[in-house]
Amino acid sequence: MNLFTEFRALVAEAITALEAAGVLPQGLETAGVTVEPPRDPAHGDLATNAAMVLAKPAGMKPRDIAAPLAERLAEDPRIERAEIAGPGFINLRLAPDVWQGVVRAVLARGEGFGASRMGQGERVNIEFVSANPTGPMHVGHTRGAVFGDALARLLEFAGWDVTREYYINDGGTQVDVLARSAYERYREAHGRAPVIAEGLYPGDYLIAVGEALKDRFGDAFLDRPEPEWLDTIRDFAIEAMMARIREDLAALGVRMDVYFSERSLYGTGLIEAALGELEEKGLIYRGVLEPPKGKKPEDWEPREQTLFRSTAHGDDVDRPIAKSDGSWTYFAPDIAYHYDKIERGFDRLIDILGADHGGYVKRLKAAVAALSDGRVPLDVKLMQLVKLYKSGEPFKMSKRAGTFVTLRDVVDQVGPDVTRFVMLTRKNDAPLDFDFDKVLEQSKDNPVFYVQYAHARIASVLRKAAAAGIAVEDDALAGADLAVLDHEAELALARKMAEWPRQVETAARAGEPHRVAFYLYDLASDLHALWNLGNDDPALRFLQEGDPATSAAKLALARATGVVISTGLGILGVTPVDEMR
RNA sequence: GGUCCCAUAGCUCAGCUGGAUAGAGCGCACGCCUCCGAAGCGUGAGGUCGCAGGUUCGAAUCCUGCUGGGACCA
Repeated sequence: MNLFTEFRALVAEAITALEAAGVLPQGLETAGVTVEPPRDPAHGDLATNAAMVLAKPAGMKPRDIAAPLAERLAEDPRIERAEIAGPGFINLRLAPDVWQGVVRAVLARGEGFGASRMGQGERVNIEFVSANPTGPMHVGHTRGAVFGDALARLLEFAGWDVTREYYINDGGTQVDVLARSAYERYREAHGRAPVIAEGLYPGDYLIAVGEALKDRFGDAFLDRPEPEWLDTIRDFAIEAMMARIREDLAALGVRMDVYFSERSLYGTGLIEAALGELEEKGLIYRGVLEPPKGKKPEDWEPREQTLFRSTAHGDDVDRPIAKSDGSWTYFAPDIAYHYDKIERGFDRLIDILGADHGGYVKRLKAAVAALSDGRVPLDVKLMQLVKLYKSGEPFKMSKRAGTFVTLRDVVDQVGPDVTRFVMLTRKNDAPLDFDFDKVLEQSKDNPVFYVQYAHARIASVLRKAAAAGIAVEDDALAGADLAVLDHEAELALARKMAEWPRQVETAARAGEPHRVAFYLYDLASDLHALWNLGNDDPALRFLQEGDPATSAAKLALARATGVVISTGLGILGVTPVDEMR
């Protein structure tokens, strides 16, 4: 149930009727017609721009269209008033029972209220996190993980069939470095002094891996040349890192459907198949690239390479897929991986990458467009940095020295719910400040707290009602006579809830879960406002002593608000609380 | 040199893919608890939406060009 789409349909019907009646010319394009909540509540509950949009194609003045349209709309019993305003808006004032109906609908549908079929069951693959298996996840990964998971939940709620996927970069040279680093820790476990040479990973987290290697292999690899142990230790270390990454994700409440290994692309013909596909389309050739402008010419030597004609699909220059010595560039397995996703039948792909990979977007899109003949859209969401603070002071991190704040550090300190909510209070392409102290602050400038507090207040009043003998089950409350809910603050709360289905669709369309977080803040604000009005006016309290019927109606409103908050928090992956401690 | 992102109140940020008089929190000035949880609420002050053009009934939002900041470029 989405009021705005319902009334948009009503407006469209009215336009058709006016066309049939000869008031408007036939066959008008109504795609631009919107029905929206006006910014200013004084303009009514709903506003439509229909008259202005139709003015030009109809060859009429907006007001000449608005007048008969408003008259027709006013015939609907749900519409109390239809007024023409400004340059030709039609402002609709709805009858109170429409809003009361929203409350009832929320109670009837529960957390299904607001769910949409917009996605039409389309299969979408969301690839996110994909941290290299060379160490624990740091804060930057945390943001990507939270965002990707929330986007997945959001799209599921909006009717998509979502697969969450993690691409394990286990095919490059970094995992050899990991193996050598782990080997030194293995030697250390045997009482030798580890030699952490320049370029190896110095982090303490490998000490445990060294111990585990000792337990598993004894001294079998001690003082042996690298070729004898490299493969075994690499596999072991990757598995150990991935185990830790899985644990970290679980601690955040993030679940993956598929872990896809880069190495599974090698020696299996997958890369060759993907490139063969491009070759058939005539997009592969041998050639020499122009030197990049602005680079020093001394750094440049012309080399013949195998190139992908990505410029045919919007890229700025063609990209090498094999070097002059015949080995693959790092782009080749990425092409193959996306080819595999297309082959698995997804209708849509989403990649969530760090902002430092921005320069990679065009070639990925070119590859997907070429491989799918433009059928499968690829959206790339770039995640901006997280800046850490502690009481307003910047937190220093250095990956080189191995002193960086891990995902686990964050979750252990502030908990998964706070971590998730805070990370979702900013657009993905805007930098995020994360202050360890501020996110735990219990005040209204901490949105997590503010929203949770609203939910807790609702839970609290429902507990009191139940103790007073009022039936607070959803179906009992839905059966209450809601006509007593006629105060402006009560209707405002119901109106805000009516926006929820629309917010879901807007957020899903934009791929922006942060909109849910902001909506919840607004909804909580309306709840707090009404709650406080009860301080001055006892008639506005949710519990009306000695009047179970009125109490039930007001509690229905409160409970419905709690349901929507809980639903929204669920999309963000945050657990609602029933009491603050 | 090129590509992508960003620029909105003193500060931190929203702004529903083009709507009406641009919003919230913090900070500032007032006011509200013998009363369901005041961890909250209300009122007020505060703006050239970086600059200049363009598109149209209408632009913070779309297009072009600048300025400033960030990321990336075998």
